[in-house]
Amino acid sequence: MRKELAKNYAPREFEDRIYADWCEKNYFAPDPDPKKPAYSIVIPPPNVTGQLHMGHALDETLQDILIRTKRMQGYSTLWVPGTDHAGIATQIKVEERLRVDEGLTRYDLGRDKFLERVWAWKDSYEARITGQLKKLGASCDWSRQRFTMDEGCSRAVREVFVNLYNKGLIYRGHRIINWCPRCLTALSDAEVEYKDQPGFFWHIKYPIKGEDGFVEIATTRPETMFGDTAVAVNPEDEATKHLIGKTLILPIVEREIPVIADDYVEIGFGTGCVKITPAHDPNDFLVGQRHDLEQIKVMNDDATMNSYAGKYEGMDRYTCRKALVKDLEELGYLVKTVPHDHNVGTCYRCSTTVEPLTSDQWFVKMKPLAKPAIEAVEDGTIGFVPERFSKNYFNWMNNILDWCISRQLWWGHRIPAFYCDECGHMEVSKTDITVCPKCGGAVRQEEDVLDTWFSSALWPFSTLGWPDKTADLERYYPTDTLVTGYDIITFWVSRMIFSGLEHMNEKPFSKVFIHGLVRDAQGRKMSKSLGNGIDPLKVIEEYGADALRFALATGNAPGNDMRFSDEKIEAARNFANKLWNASRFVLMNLDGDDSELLGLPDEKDMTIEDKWVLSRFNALAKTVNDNIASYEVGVALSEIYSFTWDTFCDWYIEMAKSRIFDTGAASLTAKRVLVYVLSGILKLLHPYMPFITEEIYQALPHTDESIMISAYPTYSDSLVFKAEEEDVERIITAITAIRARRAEMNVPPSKKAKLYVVTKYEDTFNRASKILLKLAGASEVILTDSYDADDAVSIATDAGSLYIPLSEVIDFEKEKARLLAEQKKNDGEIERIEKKLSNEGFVSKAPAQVIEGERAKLAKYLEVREALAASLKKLS
RNA sequence: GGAAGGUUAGCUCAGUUGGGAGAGCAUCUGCCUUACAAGCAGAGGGUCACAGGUUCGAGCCCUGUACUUUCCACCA
Repeated sequence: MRKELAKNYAPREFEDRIYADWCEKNYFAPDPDPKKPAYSIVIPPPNVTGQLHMGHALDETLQDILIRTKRMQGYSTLWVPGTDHAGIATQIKVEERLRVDEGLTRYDLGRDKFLERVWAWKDSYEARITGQLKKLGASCDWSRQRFTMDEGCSRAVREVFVNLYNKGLIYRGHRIINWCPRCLTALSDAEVEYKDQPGFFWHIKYPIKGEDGFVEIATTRPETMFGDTAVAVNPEDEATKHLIGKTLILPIVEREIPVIADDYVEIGFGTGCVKITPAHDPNDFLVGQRHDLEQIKVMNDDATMNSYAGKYEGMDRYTCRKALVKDLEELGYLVKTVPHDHNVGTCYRCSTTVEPLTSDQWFVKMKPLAKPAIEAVEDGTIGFVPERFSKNYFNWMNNILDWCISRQLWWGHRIPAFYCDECGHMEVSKTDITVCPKCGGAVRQEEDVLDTWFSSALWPFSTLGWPDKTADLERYYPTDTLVTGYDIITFWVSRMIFSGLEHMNEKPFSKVFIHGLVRDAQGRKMSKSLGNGIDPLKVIEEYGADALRFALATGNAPGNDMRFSDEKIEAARNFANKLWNASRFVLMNLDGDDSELLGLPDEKDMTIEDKWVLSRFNALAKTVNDNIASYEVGVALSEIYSFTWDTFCDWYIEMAKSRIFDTGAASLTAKRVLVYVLSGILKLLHPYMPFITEEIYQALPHTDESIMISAYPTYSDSLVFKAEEEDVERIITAITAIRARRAEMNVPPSKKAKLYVVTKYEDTFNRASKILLKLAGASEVILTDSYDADDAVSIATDAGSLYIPLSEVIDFEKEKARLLAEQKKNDGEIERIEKKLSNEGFVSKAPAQVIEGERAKLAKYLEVREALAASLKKLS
């Protein structure tokens, strides 16, 4: 007796065990065989800020599907796992815990002690994430696991920083940047999220010096007026050009500022006069540079007002705004207040409104790096799937500004710049230095750290050992597919592309496979604040990892968002259960040695349904391979699904039952086909549902030690049985029609009846008689040249006319009406196709294949017409 | 302001060089048929957002309109 599977599908019973077994056998490590082609993926490293969410589960499922497929297709596959230190995000989390648990700030601990805490946090969350990936079944090579701040990645970061600096592509500058007053750090443009917020235009009078008049300006941020160093008008604007050169007196502050001319001011918008605050607005900053204006910073780093704000010093910017507006109004400077919605930049990590302000920061010069990166996508060296996302990419890259890479944080790669206080020299160095190479004085390292994305940008090669020339780098770089969401194309994908091209002289990957977001059942983004996030681990616990993977991989096209719902996961679990039970059925009917059951039977022993299912399976293998190759993993999966459920379970197994319950040669043939096709399904399905397929594979007669190292099924010319496919399709048509008629007439399934068949496919019906007995409620199948008795339900199909003597249930008038209706419908189809075929335009221009298809359809309808005529004749 | 996507059955979505629309769930009917009720067998249900155009032929290609989502930019 063979090993029995449990009655119900219970993934918890075997998933962990199987994963441990794979690890033990070291299947995840790439095959060192040099003859195998390489295929590699680097994981988009999850942030060590927390645990994995559904988006990660989708991302990693897709990667695992690709990797497992390629592994089975004979590639030497490497999937590099790892995590990202996620500078700001992680620091915020640790600070928050520190505050809640101990009432401390990072300053209370000091830099070193604080970083110890963050490292401890990292260790614990990295372990958690790793555990989750394993639960999901990810077949990444754990011996190569990396972290963006590990020793190797840190070396890569320094190497890159110094190289770029030496090439003049990294510079330090006093520029206007986005400042988060909550995180107390600079942010890059990409890290600012704009949100619509209701606000106001405050129209304020700026008196003209030496005149009675005033200039009216409108502002959404009155508190920045303490930093105004000019008012600009457009030199072409007739309404305001007379003001140029005059001096204004800033209300309350009583400071004098000039009216300048600059075409940045749009004619006809607002009052035509713009206050210029170079230290607090990016556009004003540029105007200020053009006119050599003073930059006056009026806020502290935490967005409280500084001494330039006079009596408002120490107030928060919004408190100050309120007080200032009130004072302006009382003093008669406020003309009016107009409600105005505007976009406000916020920190992408903490949602605090960012304050543009001037500051000393480090930048990467982007234009020279962007050029080859744009070309690589233009010329197809790197391709996006779906293609349309390349437009996103071009849009970003073509308009790119210099990248602000310094962050005033503690958690991250500290910038390798060393300042000498003695001689003022600055040294950028790959290794730490303590003395100034110029004067020998003591140096101190730059306090700032690098933007998290600076190290993520190097991920495809830093993880393979760069800057060393490693064997991994040689074999697996460039990587093949990068799988990620469209939301980080700008943050990450674009930066990896220019970094790879710059430092490796070679693209980092060939394809960028983009997926969408996982939303909740209502289509909302999953988020902490909404509390609508679904924990993948809970889903795995309840339904199994395979069901989760199935639910994520199916029914959704590349790049599109998907909704995750109970329905979906239940459908996935039900499919797993179906496969489980079908396998159980096959197993409980197997006897004999594996050697007897393995391999295909001789063709001469096969029945038409054997050849039919093998031919259909062969076609499935082709479809699945083709679709996965074009990243249509969802399409491939639904093909497997419908083959498994419909073709294999609902038809083939039912057809095979008539033989397998017997003994002898016919039974053995059926069993061998069952084992062959079921194993094939398991293999095709394995990349999607690794656990259940392995569990069943191990119970079946099998040749490979594990399904995950078995060969992926491929299309074979020798398994095409066209004629038998048609034969069986006819039988299926007949059975379906019989069942439908019986159901319509409320014939209980238990009531068997004779089946008379008038057909020109006598041989087919003869060969399928056992199947008809089993599946069509027939007590006997009688082939006859004509059927004349008038006591039967008649069924017209393109396979012939079928008659079931069931006089007691027949209402002959109804029967006649039904047949007439059917005839009318059928004649309509015939007319439609004949019209089409007699259309000269169609016949001369349509491809031969299409015309042939129409002719075949017509032939079928004509068969039905004949059968209908026979049935009607009998009734009248 | 610029760009991309979506609009297909009651719901969620597929639909891959244009050749008479599919799935899951839901609904209705009948079944515990010895693998599976997480199941089986049937059935109903769609002017493919709207209006034009190209074509022998359009859910698919082109133009426009409406509604909707997202991304980018941002005028004080």
